[in-house]
Amino acid sequence: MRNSSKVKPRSGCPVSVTLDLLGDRWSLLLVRDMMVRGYRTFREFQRSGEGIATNILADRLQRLEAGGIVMREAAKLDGRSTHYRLTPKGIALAPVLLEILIWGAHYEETDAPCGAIDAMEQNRGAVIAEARRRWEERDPTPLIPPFHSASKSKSNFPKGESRR
Amino acid sequence: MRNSSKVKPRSGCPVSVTLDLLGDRWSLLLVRDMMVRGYRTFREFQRSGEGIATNILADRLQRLEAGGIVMREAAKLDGRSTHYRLTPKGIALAPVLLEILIWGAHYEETDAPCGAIDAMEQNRGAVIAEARRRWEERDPTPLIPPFHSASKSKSNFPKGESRR
DNA sequence: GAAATTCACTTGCATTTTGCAATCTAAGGA
DNA sequence: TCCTTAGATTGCAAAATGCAAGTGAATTTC
Repeated sequence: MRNSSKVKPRSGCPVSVTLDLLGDRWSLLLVRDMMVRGYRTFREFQRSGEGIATNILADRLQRLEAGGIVMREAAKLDGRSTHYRLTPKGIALAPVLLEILIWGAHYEETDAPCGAIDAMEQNRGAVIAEARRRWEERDPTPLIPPFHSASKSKSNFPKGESRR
Repeated sequence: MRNSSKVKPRSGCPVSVTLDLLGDRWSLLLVRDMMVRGYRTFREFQRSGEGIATNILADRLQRLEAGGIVMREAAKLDGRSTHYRLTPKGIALAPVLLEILIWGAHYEETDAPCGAIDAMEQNRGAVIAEARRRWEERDPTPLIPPFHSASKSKSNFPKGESRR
């Protein structure tokens, strides 16, 4: 294997350990693609709009798999295609991703529509429950469509019920 | 400046934008050090136990400052020393860090005592409020002491009151 | 008040990780 | 059969990282 770094000599702090696994510019983006957009294949990740190189993509998928965050299964309908899917450990990243989303939308310039973000902030529990539901039912409908500068992007989760 | 990378050509997704700023192995660790451990000086970060190189540390502090997450102020008592402090934007990362901490403690092998993590999980709002209080009052007492394999590490936040 | 120490960096250099384009293999389709 | 598609791997240049050493200003020690 050419890439896939070796372990770093760091502390046992959960934050530190987590960053060893996910602390780079791509890994959490792939988790987002799977969790929020319903992407499953190499191709979909590749065309995700962020411009990841194929060697890096292959490496990250491998690392996520090695880290127990992602599992691969052969696609039934097409022998060439592999489906990547979050594991229970992977879907448990939903709260992390949601907080990142909320923070980013608040403090950075993004294409996210404020209304949708506010709604998610008010209904964290519902957003996470809906993400988990889609994962359980293998529902590939995007929870949140990709943000385009011009999109109306209606988000797709039910209202009501507060966090946890 | 030798380091401090240029902007990447990526999407306007809040997650993506956030990862451009914080998506590396060190940045969030420094935020953790400031928020949770009360560290303020270059030396403290350096001896934080994770073994960051001084050039990388200098670069990350600079980037965090450029990103509006950290501010620097001259230490009153010692003209050599600079104090780094989170900005409002920086302290707003508390929920992100907390979710990472909880996730890591659940799914990775860490030195975090399960009891303390469970307590934080049940009292997210209190943990975040306490972190914010310490920040406002410039109270450098660690909210959570560094995890050593052998430590009893009592965490330091009050119980009661649920999230938000 | 001279020398030693501390703090916050910076520099040089080797190693690792990225990014990019091209290529490869196996499966499917025409 | 030949062509296309999915999922990679390879080579190479560029950038980021890790490491040891050095710098200069402010403080402490003698």
